[in-house]
Amino acid sequence: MLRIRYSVLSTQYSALSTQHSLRYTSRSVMQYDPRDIESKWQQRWAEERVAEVDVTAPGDKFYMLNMFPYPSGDLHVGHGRNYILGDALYRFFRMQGRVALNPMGWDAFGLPAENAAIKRGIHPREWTVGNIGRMKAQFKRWGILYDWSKELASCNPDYYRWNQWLFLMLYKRGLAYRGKAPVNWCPSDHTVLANEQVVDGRCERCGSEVVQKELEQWFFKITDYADRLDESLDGLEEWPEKVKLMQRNWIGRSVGADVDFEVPALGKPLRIFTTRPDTIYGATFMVMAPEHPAVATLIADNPQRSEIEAWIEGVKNQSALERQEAGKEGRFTGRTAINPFTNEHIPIWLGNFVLMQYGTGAIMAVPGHDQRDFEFARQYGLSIRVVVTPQGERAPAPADMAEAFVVKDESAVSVESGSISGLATPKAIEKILDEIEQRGIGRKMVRYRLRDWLISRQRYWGTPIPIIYCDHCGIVPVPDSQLPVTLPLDVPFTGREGNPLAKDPRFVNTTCPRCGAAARRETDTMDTFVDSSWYYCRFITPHDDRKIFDSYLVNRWLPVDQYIGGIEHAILHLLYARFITKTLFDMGLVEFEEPFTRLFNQGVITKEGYRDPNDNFSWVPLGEVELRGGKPVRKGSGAELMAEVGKMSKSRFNVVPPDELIERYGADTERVYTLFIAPPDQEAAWSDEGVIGAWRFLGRVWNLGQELLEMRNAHQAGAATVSPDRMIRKMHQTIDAVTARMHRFQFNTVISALMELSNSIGDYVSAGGHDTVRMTEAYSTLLKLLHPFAPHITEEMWSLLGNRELILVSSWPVADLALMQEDAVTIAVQVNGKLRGQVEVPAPPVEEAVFAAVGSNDKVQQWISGKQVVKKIYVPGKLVNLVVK
RNA sequence: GCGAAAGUGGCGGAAUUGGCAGACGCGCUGGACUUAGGAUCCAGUGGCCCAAAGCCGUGCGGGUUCGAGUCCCGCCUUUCGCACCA
Repeated sequence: MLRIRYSVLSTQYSALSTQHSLRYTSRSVMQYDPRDIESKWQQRWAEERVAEVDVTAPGDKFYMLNMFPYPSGDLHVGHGRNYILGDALYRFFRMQGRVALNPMGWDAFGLPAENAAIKRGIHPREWTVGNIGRMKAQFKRWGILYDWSKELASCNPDYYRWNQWLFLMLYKRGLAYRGKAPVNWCPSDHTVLANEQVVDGRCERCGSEVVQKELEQWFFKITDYADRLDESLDGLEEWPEKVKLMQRNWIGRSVGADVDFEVPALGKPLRIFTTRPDTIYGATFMVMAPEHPAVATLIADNPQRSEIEAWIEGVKNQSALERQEAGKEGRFTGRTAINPFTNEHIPIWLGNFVLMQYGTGAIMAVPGHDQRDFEFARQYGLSIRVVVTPQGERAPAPADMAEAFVVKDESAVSVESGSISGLATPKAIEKILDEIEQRGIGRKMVRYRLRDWLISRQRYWGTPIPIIYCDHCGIVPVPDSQLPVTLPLDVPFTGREGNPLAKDPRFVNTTCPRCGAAARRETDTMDTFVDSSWYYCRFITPHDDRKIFDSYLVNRWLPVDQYIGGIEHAILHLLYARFITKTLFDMGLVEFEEPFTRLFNQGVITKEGYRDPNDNFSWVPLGEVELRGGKPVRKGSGAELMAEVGKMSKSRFNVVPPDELIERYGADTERVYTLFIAPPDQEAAWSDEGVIGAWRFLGRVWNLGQELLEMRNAHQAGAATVSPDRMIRKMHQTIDAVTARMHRFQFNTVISALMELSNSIGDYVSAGGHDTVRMTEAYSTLLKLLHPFAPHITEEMWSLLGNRELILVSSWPVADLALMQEDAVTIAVQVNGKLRGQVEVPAPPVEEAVFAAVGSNDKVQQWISGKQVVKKIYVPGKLVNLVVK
């Protein structure tokens, strides 16, 4: 409700008030001001190159990796979550004694850079480099440690030449091929558009109607790896189930059969794929995709041929979405096929709902049991037959059916199906498959939804595909010695007429490496997912100009121990990376088949934005929002606004930039708040007031340290009046809890545990405790445990305590189990399951002592007096439940 | 339509194997220090009730159990993914 207050008024209060520090200056204690502290430690970490790893040095390696980002420009606090989380883990594993590698690079090719060039006349390279500089500075301001000596950017020739090398390796192994594929084509811009660039069937940029066009494109044959990609998901035990499921669905493995149907008019059979061969007695017609190669022959003599052809053309020009929205449509070819089991002549139709890309592009239609076939049959008056029913049930009459009779029950049985009649579905499938194979008309078949990976992009800002077209020799790969094929930098960006590369004769014209004749270069560039499918290997030896990577070292450092990134990459990036890793394995370059041992997807950070119902529900900039009576209204018009929580984006005006926040509270506060806000895999709503909690916590940690230093200087003598045992016990309990939770990514509860420890030390001090040795022990432990989250303040206090080494290189504390034990245990006492009292017994709790205490507890006795205790339940160390009648 | 996940105070969230629901923090209320407070510190804060005692309380309805936020069955809601894949 008051959420916009901070943004609206922040300039007025952005400076830390000088009065604020009065309380402490009067006691000559330093006030916590993160500004100087943070830049000081960032500088020291950089100077000492603390994050640089010698990959040949021995040690227990830990490869930690955040998905390398696209350098789009400024980062907001939502992006920060991802990197802060990674940095916290990195520091933790390091303090635990691992040799931790945490590299960073840039997924630097891609469309936005090119669009910026067209719009603003800046070269994509210049735009990209500028953004990289800003993002790098932002990472440093957040206190994030990366091994910058291993930085790489995919747009540099020394990186993308290995993309080209990899392409050629795949080409040699038959895994890169050229084929025709339908693409979204904008006729006025003369360019191919990605699906996201097509809005309501029109070009996002110029508004022209997009058409489907068949173009020659390069593909990677990922389908060859479909079964391996599916099967080895099982071994990825430390991946989120959700991601594995998404990948599984995407691969879409299904087991069925290919069956040939004789077509007299064709002179050869029509092959179909079905997952339910047991329903073949119910196949009353066939449907082919309009693009099916046999269509021309089938309709050659059809009197309606020209009408059918026009219809086919129309369907081909539709986008996938339009095609689906059109509903089911078809045309009769005029020909029939013979159902190999019923021996009936069944009509062959063309249907817009049958896809050429899946299976064989033709189906046997079983309208009795498939909803799609049913709808088609009803629409065109085709016959329907029921051949499977649940055990003991009668089949419905086709005329009465409102929908297909889909029976998934395994105990369902086949009916009116010849030799398989009476068999339960699994048996029926088995038997019919045997018959199909014996008769030689088909066989068991596994098929995948996964399609080959189309890597061609008709774009400038990407890796040139290293291929040359020669009139004499055909397709000729660029020889290794001529790599890299570099992008010419001085090309004009008009935004029209497609790829600037194709317009540049210096780039296009070359000579054939085989025969020396004049030849043309391929002008398509690679999908940027190629760049990101192997970069994690390159980080080990990023500057090697003789090979893609060093197999020995890569085998030592990979697979990546912890990979962190957004769920948006659950399918494509991770699938492509897994695929490329398997090809590298097959080439003998690596010894592992899966690149990422443990995967973590952080949740997005959301924030409310405001819409104006009187202005078409458009988003309102924060500067135009004010609060009246607790309700957001638009300045000027006074219109009441609707708050809507969503992902941070410029168009919603709900982005929180970190600069202002860091200036006011420091990066440590942002880091602590970001990890405290919610479990890291969960969506979290950013709240400007919530930040205060983290700020106060760090302020208390600071002040505790100052008090400790003061106490040490004062050399307070005299007998201790308060025992530090409680504090020390809390310290050991905290070490134990925090360590376990760090491994489980429960950062929000780690921070709450640290707040409790800090409060416990505070309690000791305010009770008059002044044992500086024990306090130093507890406080230093707090600093170490807090270091992954608040690295700057902890380094500062650590050094003020007199430590010369960085806290980063100190070792993670270890809990003493004996010192964790409480002297007394509180046991809850229930009567008939309701809490009626508590008793305290000395630790460790002994059952007899507990019941003795219960017996002398007045409150509990009141509840059981006059009643008979029929059962006593004791949960050791926790609870007693008395069951009474 | 299919698949998955999640529903706990005013808010973010906590609660190893079923065992004291609401840790920690925000906000709010009261107080302290103050010319001032949107700084800092202290106390309180699930609901009903003046208070205590007590009762109620983890989306809804059942069930298992001495005992259910947690397990089982049936609903509802929200979010995400896939979506003519034969």
